Amino acid sequence: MGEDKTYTISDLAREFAVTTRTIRFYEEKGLLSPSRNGQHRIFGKQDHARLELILRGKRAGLSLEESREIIDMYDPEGDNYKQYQFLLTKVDERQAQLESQLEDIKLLIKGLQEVRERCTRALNDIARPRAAKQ
Amino acid sequence: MGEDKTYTISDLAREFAVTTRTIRFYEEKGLLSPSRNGQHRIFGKQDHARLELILRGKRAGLSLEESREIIDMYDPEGDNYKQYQFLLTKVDERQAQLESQLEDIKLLIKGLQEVRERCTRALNDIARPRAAKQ
DNA sequence: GGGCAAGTTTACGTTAACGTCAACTGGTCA
DNA sequence: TGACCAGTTGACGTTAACGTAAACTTGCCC
Repeated sequence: MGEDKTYTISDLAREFAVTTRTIRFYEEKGLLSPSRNGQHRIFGKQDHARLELILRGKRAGLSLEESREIIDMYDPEGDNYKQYQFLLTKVDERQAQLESQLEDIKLLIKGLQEVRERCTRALNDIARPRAAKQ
Repeated sequence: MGEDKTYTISDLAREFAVTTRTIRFYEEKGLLSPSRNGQHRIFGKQDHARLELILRGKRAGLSLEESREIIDMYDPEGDNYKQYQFLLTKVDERQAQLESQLEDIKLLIKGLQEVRERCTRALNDIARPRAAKQ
């Protein structure tokens, strides 16, 4: 039951397709905090989860700082009323921002779909011109 | 009818809340191409539209290069069959990427909603503790 | 025990996307 | 005419997010 799965740095690098340099960099920035066996890093389940979130944030276009802010919401430090109250407003802010970003992406997709339509129409016109030469 | 609206650099800067430096930088990178009156820049409707797309792309987390690629799809240069064929596959690629990005954002939002629930539950527990001291 | 792979630290390099001067050029308005 | 804009070019500075290279340690295999 105490079999907490661990990972080496190259385990994680392979699984998430990043370089070991990247992982060390994330640690340097305080985004990951592996324990040590001698001088070798040992990553646990939490680091695994955090890395996943970081990369998801990256794909979503967030900076590391923004990702960190979100990730830190997952394991809050204090446990008093004000803390949670504050965290709630933070969550709301982030969520609002993400949703507006989501709208922007939807608009971009919509725009591309119009381009696509104009494009296929143009292809049709080439295939069978609307106004034949008579 | 020929009243093509134009903008000065600070018109655009104001409207889109960016600095003039940013706009010049975008021109330098070939994303905008204003005409000139002497040495002063004159921006037209197309530049206006392009700037809007650039900033939308930015908010969506795209790099300038990625935005440029998308924007360039709006006014294709060639007009032959292969061009459109190629453009169509490009559009598809971009769209797929944007949609996966959209999924990542949805996941982030979902995650935050869980945090929110844990958070409000914790707040409730503080207000009226589940296990009273007996 | 010699070499090899995997890991470590330190340090400098790089790219994107601007910010921040500095020095100059026209207009215009009192 | 002189002062004050808005605008221009040019150059260097800055931050984020790693890449890359060098020099070293450690465990393991033959």
